[in-house]
This record gives sequence, C-alpha cells and structure tokens, in this order.
Amino acid sequence: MPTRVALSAEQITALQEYEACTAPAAPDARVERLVTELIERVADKWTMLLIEVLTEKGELRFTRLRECVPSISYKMLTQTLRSMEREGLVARTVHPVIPPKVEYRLTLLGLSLSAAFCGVWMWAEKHIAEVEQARTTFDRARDCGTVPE
Amino acid sequence: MPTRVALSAEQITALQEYEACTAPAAPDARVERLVTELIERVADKWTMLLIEVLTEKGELRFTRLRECVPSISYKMLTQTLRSMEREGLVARTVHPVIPPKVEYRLTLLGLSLSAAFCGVWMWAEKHIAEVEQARTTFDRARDCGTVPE
DNA sequence: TTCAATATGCACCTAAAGGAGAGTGAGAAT
DNA sequence: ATTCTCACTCTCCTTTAGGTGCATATTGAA
Repeated sequence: MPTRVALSAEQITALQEYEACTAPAAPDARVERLVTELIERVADKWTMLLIEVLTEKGELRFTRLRECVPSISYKMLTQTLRSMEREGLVARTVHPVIPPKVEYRLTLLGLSLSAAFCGVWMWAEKHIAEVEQARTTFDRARDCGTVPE
Repeated sequence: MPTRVALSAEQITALQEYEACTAPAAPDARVERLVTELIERVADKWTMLLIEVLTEKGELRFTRLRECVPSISYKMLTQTLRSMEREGLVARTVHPVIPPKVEYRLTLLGLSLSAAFCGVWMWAEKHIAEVEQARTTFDRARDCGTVPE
C-alpha cells in the first residue's frame, strides 16, 4: 500500500464534486496538440515532486517547500511554482508582513492532477524491481555485443 | 470519451494477469530515491508519446513509428527507444533481411505503464479549458502588476 | 549499372535547463 | 548599531537536450 500521494477523505470528496462539473474538450486535431503541449508542461519532475508534497502537507510556505524537496534549487523552485500558478495548479497567498510570508497550496485543479499522477507513482513503486532487472539484463547483453550501443 | 490510450480488451486481460503476479517494493528511503529517479526517466514527453502510439498501433517498425510522431527527430527516436528497451518497456525484434527491418512493441511492463499514463492523458483532455482560463487570468494580473513577473 | 530503401552511428552545433552565489528591503531581535 | 529572516531576483556559468546532416552495407528493382 503506497503512502505516496494517497488522497485524504476530504480531498477525495472535494475532488468528486469538482470533477462532476467539469466538461472534457471536443476531440479534434487542434485539441490533440493542446493536450500534448499541456502534458509536456506538466509532466516534469519538479512539478510532480511539488504536487506530491503539497498533496501530502497541504499549505506550505516557500522555505518549508524547499526543505521538503532538498534536491531543488531556489531558482527552480521559484520558476516551477510560478509556472504552476499560471497553469492554475497552485494558489499563492502573500501575507504582507515583515519578513515576508508567502504560502502555496494546490487548487482543486492541482489536486485533480495529483490524483492522475497517483497511478504513475504507484506504477513506479510496484515495478521498480522489474525495471532494475531489465536494466541489468540489457547491460549484460550490450557487453556481449548482442545489442547496439 | 477519450480515444487516447484506451486499452483494448486483450490488452486489459493480459495486464490483469500480469499485475496479479508482480509485487511492490518495500517502502523505505532508498526505494523513495529509486522511485523518484524512475519517474524522472519515464515521465518525459518522447517516452509518453511513443508509449501512446505503440499502445494504439501495436507492433511498429522504426520508420512507421517516426511517421506516427512527426515531431521527433531520428536521433531522439533512436535514443528514446534504446532507453525504453533498457528499462524493459519495449521489445526490439531485428529481422535479418536487406534492407533491415526492426520492429518495436510494448512489453507487458510497458503496457502497464501505458495504463498508468492513461489517467494523465485523460486529465489533460478534460481540464485543458480550465488551464487556458487560468493562464489568461494570470497573464492579465501580471500585466496589471498584481503578481510577480 | 545505378538507384532506392532501412535503421542506425557519428560529428558538430545551438538552445535550453539548471546550478552557484550575491543582492534586496524592512522590521524584529540582540 | 548590527545582525538575522524571508522570498525572492539577477547575473554568470556549466551541463544537458536536441537538431542537422552525412556515412554505411546490401540487395532487389529500374
């Protein structure tokens, strides 16, 4: 049972209400392109990692977020958050105090993407051993020259 | 009803048998890292696009594959296929004829990833209008200086 | 005989991603 | 008076992604 990105009961309820009112787009060629382009923007590692921690921890401020994803640099954190805000995935709340305080949380749209990503995380967790097996098999075959380099 | 990556009945049957025999890994910190790294490798746009057409069309040879994904260059096609083969997602069959004939198809592992990606494609199809709305709202706010650039 | 077809490999180049580190501004703590 | 905090921004630099174009071996078709 994966602990990653498992949604809470409240999250699921909110999501169900939300999904009920959203309509899919008509499937033509222009939409195809938009969908592909959207996938390209959204399926990157920083976005996936940030969505994961925001799903898990709820609202977080900039520095806390950074602590939860230690491998990200300030630059990429800012950049990714800004992009996610633009796509409507996160909401940014500025508290006008000194020192500054800015909080980030997922919107419902962001939460719905989190639910979609859940399947991919679970896939990775479940199949990692097979992938490692495949890698060693492939590398061994390559060392024997059975396979292109 | 999205036409993208909808699995066929046979695909679903094969997948169910397969998933029943695969075990998830134990959830510790080392596994966390491996999972994240795996996600990083697998969640890139070329891999997603190739998995999509291979799910849809079944077995394809190199040039056909290229025709189905016109935006990819030969270099990236080769590179991505090789990487997918190493991860165990596709099987590569060489027919020793002249001119050469090489066919690619998804393994069961690849098909299971395809099923996991399905949710993300459907999310994108369903929510694209909201994302576009969010973008224009954000850009307008930025033009008014309400939001950082 | 010359040509086309196939699945790459290789070399060179540009563009984009990403990292490191310094700077900022105002108030609260020392 | 000085220092510390936060949420950035800016600049400079390195690394990686990705594109373009050429080379190849072989054989059946023109």
